[in-house]
Amino acid sequence: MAKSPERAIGPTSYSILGLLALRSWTAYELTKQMGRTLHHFWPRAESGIYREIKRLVDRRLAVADTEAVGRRSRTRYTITDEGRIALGSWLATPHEPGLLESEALVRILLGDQGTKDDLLVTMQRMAEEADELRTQMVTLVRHYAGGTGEFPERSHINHLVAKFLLDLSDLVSDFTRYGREVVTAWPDTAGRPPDEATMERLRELIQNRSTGAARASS
Amino acid sequence: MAKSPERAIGPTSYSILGLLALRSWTAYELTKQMGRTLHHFWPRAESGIYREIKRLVDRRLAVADTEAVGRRSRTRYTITDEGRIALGSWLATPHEPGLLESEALVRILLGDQGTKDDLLVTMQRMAEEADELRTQMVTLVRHYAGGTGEFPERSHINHLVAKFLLDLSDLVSDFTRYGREVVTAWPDTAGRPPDEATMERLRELIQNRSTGAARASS
DNA sequence: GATTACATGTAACATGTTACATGATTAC
DNA sequence: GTAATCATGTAACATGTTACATGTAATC
Repeated sequence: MAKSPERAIGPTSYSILGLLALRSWTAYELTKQMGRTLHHFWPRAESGIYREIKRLVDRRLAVADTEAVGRRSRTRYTITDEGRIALGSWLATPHEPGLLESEALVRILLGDQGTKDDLLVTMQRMAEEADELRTQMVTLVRHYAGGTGEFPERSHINHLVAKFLLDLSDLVSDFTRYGREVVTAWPDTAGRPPDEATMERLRELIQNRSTGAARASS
Repeated sequence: MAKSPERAIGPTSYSILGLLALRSWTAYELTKQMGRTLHHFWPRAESGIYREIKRLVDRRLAVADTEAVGRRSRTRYTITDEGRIALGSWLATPHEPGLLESEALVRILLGDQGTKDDLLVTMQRMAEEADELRTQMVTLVRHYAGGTGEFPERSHINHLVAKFLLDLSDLVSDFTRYGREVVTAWPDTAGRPPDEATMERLRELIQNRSTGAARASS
């Protein structure tokens, strides 16, 4: 009785399912929890969560039961065995190609169509976002290191993600520092024959970098 | 006679407009050009480009003219003055918050719901993607450094983007090397009371990192 | 008891992807 | 001359966001 070749569901649905794998949550709790960690690298509007979770129920990957809160109702969701299996199967499939997606980089690439100031502001904001990410991650890691993290049994996993995000925030800080320095020295953003400083910086980039995958680790 | 409060358009549309700011392109050329550079940090399906470009024409940010190729027609698009202005205005607005989006990280975060092997494969694939990105960027930078880049007058901008992507590919290579080492040492991915090795790694993460924004540059 | 913030959604619409369709060109 | 690949899209559907709507709890 499976309802025809079910369409595949995506990372957003599986993220929710992943949270449900830990415990049951009300819809509202789910939106908040998604906002805490996941939104750093998978930001989604809250309203979408409400819809996705109902799709999970349609597919019997989760079940809903209703509690009353005054005159209004609240829905609590719990993962099913089928749900756990589906989650496991998904994790065994390869991820979509592509390391990242970033609007800020798009703006930098289009930088010559805006003012110098626009570019500097973009990088300034990237730097601020990196600082905030670092702060949040340091706080989180402190909790885990002190044994007060929210799901202590997940310390090993969270440590991996935190490591990545901390390294990334450092990368962005360094990049924006470099970028703001470079851009400040430009007369403006406009296209122009490459100057010697730019050529030198281009050469620096490939210094010690081969075309191949091989790379010296520090 | 502007048609009521026009909805804002997004980064995808402005990316196309940004390409049009350089020269005029046929729709097909646009899809290919988007695939070359932009898709590394703003991947979009080709079919969407065909639709977006028509929306740009609707809004008079670009104009289309039709050329014949045998019995079939081809459309060439050119930016309008209005288009250049719109692009400039957009670049003066702040970007959406969020440094990046990454499905691979989602999978790592859900790693304890899959097998050790799934996690290792995810990181393996990340490493491969990083290698490929590095290779492509090195090649591109070599061209620019040698004066044979496609839009040499954009060397200064492209150098910034290339710098970011090269640093990122190094970060991912380092992270996945670290991650695979750590995960290999686990008995399995399952949740469990944090062991001493994990706690030590957590402490390492915040070593020399303050909660605040301040950060020593190397 | 009025105001504000928290909790819980729905409707409308914009954006993105998959699958298909078909003409033109190139390689054999 | 036929198969493969390049070029050029459209249709259908899935996903994502914005704007709204309204009940509940906290606070003053």
